[in-house]
Amino acid sequence: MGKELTKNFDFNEAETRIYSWWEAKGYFKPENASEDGQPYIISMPPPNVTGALHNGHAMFVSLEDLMMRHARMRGRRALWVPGTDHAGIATQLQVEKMLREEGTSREEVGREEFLRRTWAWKEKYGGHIQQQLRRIGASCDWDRERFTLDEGLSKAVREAFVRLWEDGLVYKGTRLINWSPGLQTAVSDLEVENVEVDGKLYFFRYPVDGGEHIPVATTRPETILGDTAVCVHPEDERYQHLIGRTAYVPVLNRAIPVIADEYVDREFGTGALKITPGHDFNDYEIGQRHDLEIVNIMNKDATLNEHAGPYAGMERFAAREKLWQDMSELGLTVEVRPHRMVLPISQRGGEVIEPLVSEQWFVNAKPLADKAIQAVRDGRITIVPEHFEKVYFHWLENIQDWCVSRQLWWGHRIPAWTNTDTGEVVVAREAPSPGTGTWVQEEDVLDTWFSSGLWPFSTLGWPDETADLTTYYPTTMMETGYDILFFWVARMIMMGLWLTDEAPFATVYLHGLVRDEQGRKMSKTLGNVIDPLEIVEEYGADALRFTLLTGSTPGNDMNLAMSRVEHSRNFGNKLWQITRFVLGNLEDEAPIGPPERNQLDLPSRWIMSRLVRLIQTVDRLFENYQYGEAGRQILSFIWDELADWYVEISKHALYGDDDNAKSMVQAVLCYALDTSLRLLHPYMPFITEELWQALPHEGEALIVAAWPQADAAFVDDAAENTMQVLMDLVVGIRARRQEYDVEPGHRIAAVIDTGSYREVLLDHHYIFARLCNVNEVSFVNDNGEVPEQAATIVSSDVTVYLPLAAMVDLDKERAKLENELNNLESQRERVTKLLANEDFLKKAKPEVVQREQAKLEDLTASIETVTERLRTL
RNA sequence: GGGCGCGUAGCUCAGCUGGUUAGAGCGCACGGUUCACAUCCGUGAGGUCAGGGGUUCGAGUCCCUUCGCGCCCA
Repeated sequence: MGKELTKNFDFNEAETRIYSWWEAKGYFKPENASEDGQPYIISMPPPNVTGALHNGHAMFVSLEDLMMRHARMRGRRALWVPGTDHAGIATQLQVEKMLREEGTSREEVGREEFLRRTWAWKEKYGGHIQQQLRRIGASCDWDRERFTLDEGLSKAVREAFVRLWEDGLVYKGTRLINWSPGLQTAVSDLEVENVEVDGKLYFFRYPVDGGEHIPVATTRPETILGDTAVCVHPEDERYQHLIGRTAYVPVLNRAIPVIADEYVDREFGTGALKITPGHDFNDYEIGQRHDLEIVNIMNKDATLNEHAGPYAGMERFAAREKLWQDMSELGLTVEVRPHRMVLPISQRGGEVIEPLVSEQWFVNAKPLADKAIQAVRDGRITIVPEHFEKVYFHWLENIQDWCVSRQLWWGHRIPAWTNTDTGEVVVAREAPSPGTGTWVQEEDVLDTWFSSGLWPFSTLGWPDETADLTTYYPTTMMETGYDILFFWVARMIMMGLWLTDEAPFATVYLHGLVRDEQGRKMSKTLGNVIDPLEIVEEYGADALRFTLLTGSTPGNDMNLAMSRVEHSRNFGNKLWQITRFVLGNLEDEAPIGPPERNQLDLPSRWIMSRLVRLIQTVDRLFENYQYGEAGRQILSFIWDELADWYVEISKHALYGDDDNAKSMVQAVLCYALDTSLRLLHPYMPFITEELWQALPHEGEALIVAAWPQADAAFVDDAAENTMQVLMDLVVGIRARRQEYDVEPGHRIAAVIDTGSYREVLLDHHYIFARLCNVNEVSFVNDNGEVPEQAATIVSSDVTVYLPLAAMVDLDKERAKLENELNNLESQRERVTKLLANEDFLKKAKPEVVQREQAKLEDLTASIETVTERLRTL
């Protein structure tokens, strides 16, 4: 006898209790598996150390935990490495905000103190997210937790940087980069969002020697001050005569050349372009081609500098206004038109990015990208869903050098030192020895994504040849959101291939964004953020996980509807109630393992067959990463078949006095339930563990129990077909009862013409009593009487008559049956046509043809039965 | 401008390699307190699978095209 269960599952109590128990037992550790288990490894995408759990985290935990638990149950040495990311900009902003509130600033307290404060902040708030990941069931190996700024990972960063330097892929150079005036740092191309806005296009006249003018249009008038050329199309007749002449920068009167370049679009604006190589990426290119001077007019805080003449010191947008006004007074302006344009916006800070010439560190990404492209092309890495491979290739094929230096303090300081006497620059794993002169380390830190790019191997000990690295690298699965395919996934592949000579993982699985019910992105400003922890409190972690897993498909965004969460919780309750029922009907001797096959009755053969098919289906879907569909199939089996039919039918044996039948049904119930719990465990780990512990079981815990094996011997087509006939009859009887307003509690009788199902119905007519309150059954074959005043239900060649006497409206019956007959006949017509089609018989798969033939037989039988009944009415 | 995805019931979504008369949840209508479950049970209404064309014995599923929505890259 199993243990008693409370009326409902108290998930708030149980989920934390069970998690602590698993963790204490060491089940999350790969060492728990047998030595010969094949390793299965996921590196968890490290959340920002300062972050709070959001639905994106909930999504990746649900998916990755599902993958881990599945692998673990299949006996693999499953390792899930957790960790957090120092998130340079995000964290620094938080601490700076705190300092501001204290009335000080990072500059005031200095670098050392600032870092001390940031570490303190990290210690204080850093642990939150880990607790939240635990709350939703993440079965990762916390003993192997890493932080990107840990000593080990910092060593990996230094090693990677130095190696890339030694390979000639890292260089320091003065180039045009994306500058974030708000954050006061360079950012990479990826950290710039191009946003379409309604702006203005300013038309003005560029003075040329000899008193002539060229009409020019610009969206950023203040950059006029940094112009070093005016450019026209070489074949543009309007401006041919001006090429080679001298133009004068308005207000400053600086002389610049008029040049020709095919880049110019003659249709856009006026067809003449002002060239500002110091503040525009396209102009920079043209400048390089024509060997133009670069004038930088801007300070790092986006005020103008001394090269802007009278505008020096003004903020960029104020200078724009003022210059335009001054130009207007000089008669140089023409007009300002509304203009749809694209603005570069800082992903983090939100302000307009300024292209600025500056000295930075770069990674030459092309050679890295080539390897990364190759690895996906030749199948060493598979991306799921496949269509993201195109996106991946496109980005890597057009990759630009990666600006990796950041003018921040919170991060990995670049391992480069400059000799203050000689100016010599050394990039090395350690600081140069003091004996060789005075060396100053580079002030800048590395882009956070540089360290994340090493994540799959740095977390395992690289560059040291640790046991973990040898055993668990390369990893198996990289599961993350498609929004960081370039930021992170592509870079891990590039770095992994270059530094370890291995693809860091075999498969990339990308999930979509979690949106609100109307499909809008969740944002604080919209106020539509659904906090996953609130869901967990109200509905349980299992419900949240099941909803996320079954409501999404790979690579597609999902709209989170609370009604689905509620349904998932209800499903958990259903499972709970089934188990309560089973436990309440067990004897002292508890059955374990599959039931004896040759002793099964029809319903048991049916449910076992359905169960085995479910395992097969789930296995097939898991192979193809179709976790959502697999979850829905499991639910459907448990709820629509096991609970709604088998449990109801089993009551006959359980409440009867045939001991053999009773123990057979008990064995089937236990086995079906046990198997269901195993299949469902990766989706709903908590409730399944709790229930499994309550049921008779062998082994310590469900989390480490074996994944079900499909025993094909239980597949039983005949049982499935026969049960289908019985189920159709039950549904038909229920419908007719309602139609005729028969009280649900009112027991009625039925007369059955058994057709070819005589034996089956003799043995199983109790099902009608159980499921549709028909407790008195007689057979036409025995007394030969067909009741006149009766409602009729037909399935295959079985007819059930419900002699409802005065209640039955014979006209209505006739209409009903005629309708059904029409329906059947139209179906038969379709099938007959299909089977008469030579092409179909020749080309369709044999099993499809067979199925249609069987269907035709069934339809014909039903049509005969219905026709016969109509004749007698 | 280039690329990708989506459009299926009132709403939120499934539909895997093409194969029964397209499914689920919520909502809606009607009916239910019997010892697993009202976080429930039963019955039912509701869809020209965005439009058009094509391939095929067979198309929600594959191809082309139009329209609408969204995203990425430039």
